[in-house]
Amino acid sequence: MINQNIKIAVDAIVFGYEKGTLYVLAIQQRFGKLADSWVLPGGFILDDEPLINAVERELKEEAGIAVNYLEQLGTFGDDVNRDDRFRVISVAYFALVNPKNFVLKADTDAKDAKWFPINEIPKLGFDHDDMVKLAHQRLKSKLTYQPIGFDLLDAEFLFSDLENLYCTILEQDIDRRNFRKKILSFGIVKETNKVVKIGASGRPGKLFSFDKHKYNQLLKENFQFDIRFA
Amino acid sequence: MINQNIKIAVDAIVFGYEKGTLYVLAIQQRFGKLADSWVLPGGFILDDEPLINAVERELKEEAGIAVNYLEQLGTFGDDVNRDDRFRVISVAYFALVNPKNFVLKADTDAKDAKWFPINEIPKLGFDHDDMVKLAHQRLKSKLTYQPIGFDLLDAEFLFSDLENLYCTILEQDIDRRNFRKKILSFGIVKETNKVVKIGASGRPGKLFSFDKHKYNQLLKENFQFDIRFA
DNA sequence: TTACTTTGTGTTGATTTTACACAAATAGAG
DNA sequence: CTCTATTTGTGTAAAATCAACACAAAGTAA
Repeated sequence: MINQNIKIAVDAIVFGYEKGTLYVLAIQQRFGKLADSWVLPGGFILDDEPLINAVERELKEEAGIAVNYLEQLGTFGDDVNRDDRFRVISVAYFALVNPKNFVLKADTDAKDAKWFPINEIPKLGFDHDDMVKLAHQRLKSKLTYQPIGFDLLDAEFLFSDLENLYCTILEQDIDRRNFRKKILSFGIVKETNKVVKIGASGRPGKLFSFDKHKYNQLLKENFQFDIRFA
Repeated sequence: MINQNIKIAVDAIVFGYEKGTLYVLAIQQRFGKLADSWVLPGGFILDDEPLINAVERELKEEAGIAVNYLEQLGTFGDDVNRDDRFRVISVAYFALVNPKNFVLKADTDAKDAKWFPINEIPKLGFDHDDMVKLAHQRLKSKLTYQPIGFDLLDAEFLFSDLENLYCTILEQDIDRRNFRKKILSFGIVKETNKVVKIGASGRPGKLFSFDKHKYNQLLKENFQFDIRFA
């Protein structure tokens, strides 16, 4: 029978968005060679544990969160020495969450758990910088062809929130009128009849919500979400 | 230290295209419980072997081919019993090759290696049917936003070849004039000055070739390959 | 009441996409 | 040799989409 001496881990790149800033969740290690340094949440999987469960478990354990969106990003196993203790192959996951929904709480294993603005992430251990980079690209491109932005927002949001999210993450200006027109033309964002005022001044705005059911229906009819701007 | 009892394998979904048919490479097993049944090329990785090398090695060993295009597809590790001998997590790769470039030759491990038209693939072992399905989706969508079709064709091809490839794989009709116009507008397909006649009748056509260098240049200038039709 | 901020809305010109047909070059049949 | 069948090569016009752009309405703070 085959003999292998390789361990398998999962890691997660969790994105959060709040008030014009994109954040990534990192964990400060308590033990081991990398004690005190920051890494992505993750860890070894159990023998009888599906990969996806392992990620969800680690996120719960290390930071106390449950994400809105989770998908496999890619598997890092070309650099045989990415972990210098022994060979570890890591399956990286891409996740989205609304930071407001949770208070981060570091587990026993972790010294701390913290949101870092994407441009102020400290040097991470292992090859986790590469993972973040890849995940960031995925986020940017996916935002244009799948309605995943809503997983970063409250269930009900102002149109300006959605617009700012796109501006922030895609790092480009967007024409407010054209953006609203296009999003509404899809018919997957519904206007509630609530009107709220958030900031200190300015005209109150209507709240909107993402109609997931409608979106799923449209998918069956070959609908293609697609939002890009000059 | 962590103890795990999980093995890691790689598998490849290799697509080939010839004369209006899309093919997938499968291997007939010689040994083991699944002897005689068909599976995707692949196998266990070595302790000091990068994942990508493992795939290339297996493709060489089991079928005698080297592919034109290779990328990670995804990792299958949620079904703990996908292999009923013991737990195996498999990293699946997506590959493209021009079948003309190789004569398949089954290795010692394999009883046979064969191209199956995508619609006539026998029931494959393990969860390899799922892998093929996922890879097929990836192929279809990727064809529309990356110029990977060329990796399935000869270096020099008739415009009708390219067009038929798109029709075949995307399973839709394409307007010949609009297709040619759009492809040529990108400037990544160059017309050679060779004129050939392939079939038994009809006007001879010019040969074209994909200008990879030009494509890479354009990528730096934010060029986005994109070809879709009603 | 005035200044400031944010929401909400429509039109026009430019660009892109779609639909569509016939002539040129060749092979094969008669 | 001529007629038919087959494949390549090419342009235009209508329709749809995209891009650019400005001002009124509803609120707060001074």
